[in-house]
Amino acid sequence: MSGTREKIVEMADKLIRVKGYNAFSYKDIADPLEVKNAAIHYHFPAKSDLGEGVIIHELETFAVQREQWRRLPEDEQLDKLFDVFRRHCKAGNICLIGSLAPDFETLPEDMQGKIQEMTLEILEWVTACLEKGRKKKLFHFKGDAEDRALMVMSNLQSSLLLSRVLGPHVCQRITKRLLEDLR
Amino acid sequence: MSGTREKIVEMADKLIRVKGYNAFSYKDIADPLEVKNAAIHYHFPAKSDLGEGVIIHELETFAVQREQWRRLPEDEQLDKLFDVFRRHCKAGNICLIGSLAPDFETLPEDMQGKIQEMTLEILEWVTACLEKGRKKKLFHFKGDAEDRALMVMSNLQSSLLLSRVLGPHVCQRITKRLLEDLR
DNA sequence: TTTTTTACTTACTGGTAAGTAAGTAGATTG
DNA sequence: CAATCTACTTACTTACCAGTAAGTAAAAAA
Repeated sequence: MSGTREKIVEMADKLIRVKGYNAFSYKDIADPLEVKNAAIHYHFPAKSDLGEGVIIHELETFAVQREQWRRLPEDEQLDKLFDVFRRHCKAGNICLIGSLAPDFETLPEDMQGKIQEMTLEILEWVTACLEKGRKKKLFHFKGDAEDRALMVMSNLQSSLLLSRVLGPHVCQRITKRLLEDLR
Repeated sequence: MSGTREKIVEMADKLIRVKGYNAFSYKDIADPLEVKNAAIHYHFPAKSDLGEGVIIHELETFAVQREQWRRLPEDEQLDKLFDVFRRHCKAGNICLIGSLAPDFETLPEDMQGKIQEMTLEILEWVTACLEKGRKKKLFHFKGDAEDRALMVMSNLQSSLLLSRVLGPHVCQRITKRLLEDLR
């Protein structure tokens, strides 16, 4: 254990969020970490292995956060998720799904599967959160909870994409409006 | 006038929507059109010129459509816009902004400017449509019309991104829910 | 009819990308 | 203490990509 592997994943995560999967190269990771590109191939033989590594790391992080928020009321849990996106916006990042979905057709099957896994896991959590919150009268909305969860996810995702083009205030405005609509 | 230029733009548009700007190459256009890559460079010296060409073409198309919808009630105008996205979904495409926004930081300034132009033009139209529709009691929503327009755009954009990962039903569900919420 | 312009092709370059084979220093294990 | 394993480096290959310089056939302009 040397920590290099973790640094590579973190760097790749940042690069996917800033430049996109197809636009970053091993050199973009190797140079700042002061290792050779072969060091990355040692830990991740193919670029798609690195891509999967980033997704797996993201799912682990999300699992830890969910656990930390578990005892909060559902509206606060959702706001915690919104905070994750607000912080990404501040850092100039977009979300992993928002970055990888456009490249989806260019990716190998293994990675496509992992992206689907990640998306479904987040969708299930948001759906459950909205459903429980509605029962407690913390949320008020029409229709199916999963439909509403899809819309929440799509708004969060695109708030980061549009922020990149129009400026960071877009994320603030969308997340604020979104939470007010649900209460 | 030989039509080659238009075919190149159409092909590039499709490729940006399916593979992304950084993932397609001149060969992807040259081979199916049975021309050489230098023919593309003749019409578009740099790749970013081609990117700008695609955006300009999209804005022209949007202007024509707006004109055709002009006399319809605002809720039907908005549904016409939704139809454009539903058709793209069926064709396996994502929207231009959804494809270009993730790559934004890797693009030259000229292209970034054109993407901003396109985004603002669509945002202005949706905002005006919602505002006029609300006055006529065709739409009912809380808050600023521009905020609401941002959310409509973000939902449309991400409905295509999520459709790619989870399947085309996502676009149907989001657009249906979205229009019901506004009425 | 000569000249110029348009719309390309042919043939090439320089740079960068992912990926690999072989070697190595230091830690771990038997 | 010898053998093995871990975590790399060195040095290289193959492939592709955007972009260019020079040439050409046909059409339009003078």
